[in-house]
Amino acid sequence: MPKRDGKAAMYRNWSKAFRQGNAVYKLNMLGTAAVRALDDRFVALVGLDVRTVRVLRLIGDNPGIGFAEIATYGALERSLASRLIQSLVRGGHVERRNDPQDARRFGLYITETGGTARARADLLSEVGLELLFQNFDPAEVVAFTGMMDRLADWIDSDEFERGAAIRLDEAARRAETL
Amino acid sequence: MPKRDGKAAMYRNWSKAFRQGNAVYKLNMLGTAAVRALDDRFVALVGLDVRTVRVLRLIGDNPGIGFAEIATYGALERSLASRLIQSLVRGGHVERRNDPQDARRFGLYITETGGTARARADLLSEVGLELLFQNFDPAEVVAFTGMMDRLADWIDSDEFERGAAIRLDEAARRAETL
DNA sequence: TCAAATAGTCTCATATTGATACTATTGTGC
DNA sequence: GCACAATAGTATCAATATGAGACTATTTGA
Repeated sequence: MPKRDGKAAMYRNWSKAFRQGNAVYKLNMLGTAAVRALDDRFVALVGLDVRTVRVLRLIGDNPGIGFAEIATYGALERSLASRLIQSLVRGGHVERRNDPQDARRFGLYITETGGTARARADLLSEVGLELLFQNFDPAEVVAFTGMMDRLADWIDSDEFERGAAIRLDEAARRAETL
Repeated sequence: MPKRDGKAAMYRNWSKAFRQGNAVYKLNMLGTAAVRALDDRFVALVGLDVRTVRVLRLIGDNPGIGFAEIATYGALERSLASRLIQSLVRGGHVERRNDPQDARRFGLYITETGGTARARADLLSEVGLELLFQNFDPAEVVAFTGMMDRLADWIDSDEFERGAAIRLDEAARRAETL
């Protein structure tokens, strides 16, 4: 029996202060809250937390993917990526085969166990998403996710990085005089 | 001189895989990425990380606020809330006064030092937001944040909690047969 | 008046983290 | 074809972050 208490119950009524926050705060808070609402169930049902499930999906969608790509695409620190992959391998969700072209690297492939876990996770995710957006009409969901995509591309771009370096540092200098 | 390297440079090119993710993943990733882009500068300029700055703002906007409200509105675990408050007090950003009505509680008030830190943080945030949304027109920003507000209200509602309990657990049962 | 609830703190064991050093292999300039 | 840089990936380790829960002090309510 999954324990439906503690955690979830603890984090309530934060939304009263939410509206005062800025957009960065909101994004961050919402991301955290959404994951928090789902993570327990993922662990209970699939035996993996959402972050590990992401890696599993990455492997399922990109058979033969290696360590480095996982770290990059998942925006994971190298040590962390390595650990997550290892836990999937140890759990029998994923299998590694040596790359015949390049002896340094290996390719990752999802196993049957992993496939089942993923299918469960997908089902749970799907219901979670329906629930999350149940008060949005489809067009709104499309608009919302579209904006998130644009934001992601932007934040991950060189131009953003340059802009941050210039404008934030300039702002910092200005702020120092306060 | 703030070190503009390591961290930021490490997390690049994740957006290629971003589009495949679901909305929960996107929210979470975007929240993380946005904070990551700003946190270093906050620490360098203000001496506080973004999370602590949030607590500082909460206190600034609600003079006399106490520990419990901070934990609730900030969606912070009690130990954590306590520690963050203490660090602000120790840093001289915030001052605590006993509540004359209730000897168990204290009220928190921002100090001059805290006010300066906050002003700097606000300036930096403002520039950060401009940068983040520089490719959005104002109406889009309004729409986007409006949707985030709605989502926050929803996730934090009893109805959502009930819905999660029922629908996700039902989905979990269904998924077990996979 | 006594039990329960609330405000807030503190401790402690555990989990997470990232830096770093390391092996093995491949690619490159000369 | 040889040195040297770069890349894939692992392992270690110390530092930090974390949450559970026990604790004190006070207030509320039956």
